[in-house]
Amino acid sequence: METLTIGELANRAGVGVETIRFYEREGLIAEPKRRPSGYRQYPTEAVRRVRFIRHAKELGFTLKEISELLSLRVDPERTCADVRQRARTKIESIEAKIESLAAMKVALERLAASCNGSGPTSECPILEELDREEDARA
Amino acid sequence: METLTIGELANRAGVGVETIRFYEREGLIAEPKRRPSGYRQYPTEAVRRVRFIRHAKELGFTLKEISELLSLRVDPERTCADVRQRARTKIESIEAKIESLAAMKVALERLAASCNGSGPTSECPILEELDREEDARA
DNA sequence: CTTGACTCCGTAGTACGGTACGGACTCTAT
DNA sequence: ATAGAGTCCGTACCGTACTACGGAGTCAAG
Repeated sequence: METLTIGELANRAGVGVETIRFYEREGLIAEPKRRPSGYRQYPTEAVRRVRFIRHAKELGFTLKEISELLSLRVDPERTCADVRQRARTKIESIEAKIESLAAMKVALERLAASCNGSGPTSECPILEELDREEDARA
Repeated sequence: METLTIGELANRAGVGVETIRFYEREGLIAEPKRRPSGYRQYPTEAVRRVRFIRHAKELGFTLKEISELLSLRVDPERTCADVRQRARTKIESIEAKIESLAAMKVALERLAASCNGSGPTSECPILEELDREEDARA
């Protein structure tokens, strides 16, 4: 099976070599096999994992949350109900993110549209869209 | 018109007092009027602005990006085309985020569903869903 | 008119997520 | 055989986004 050096992995995944070593230290990627020289040997699937980490980070997940996401799987050690439960929780937080983003998008589209209209509009139209929840608090 | 102290603002927006001062220093919120004593006096709309910042951060925007979002408006100083252009760019990055999140959601739903099935499934099903773009690079 | 909570300011420290350095070793190509 | 690029490791440093501290002044309730 084809294997990659740390540099090849870093390149394909779009991060630096040092970042790979950092993720390894943090437990986000498994310690790979080594050649006799000590060089790390990665399977090609590792590229996926690193890319996933990168994407998830861009979406506002912390490395801790990402490692929780990555460790979610059907696993004889954990009950089905547990896996379901954890997945549900993550799905909900993802849905909330999607909704906030959709609201921002609407606000920006409204802004772009209002442009052709008349004079200066609201002070900052993007603010108009994003409250709703938690107005109860306070 | 009702005004708020920095503590009231922080409370209603769900952040700490020091965070408000920090955002002021960073130019994310305007310097407010002061009482003769020097105490800051905020209009109630400030709550919205701070909440927006908080939400946007949770969605993976940096403070720099957030300040760009906040300064987008129909403004006699800027041409209509410019505003449109900038809004378009932001909309695109938001759409990309939404798509990644939707893919993650699908992956997690598949995971939760596969649970009832038979034995352990793929090593890490969430990875199956999230590539597509950029496979060209490398 | 005091007392306790709040605010002022500047500066220092923290947590997270990398990023750089440097001296030694290894690999590949010529 | 050797040069040049890549890798090893530990440790130190960096930018971002807060968070805490401390000493002085302010405010509102009793």
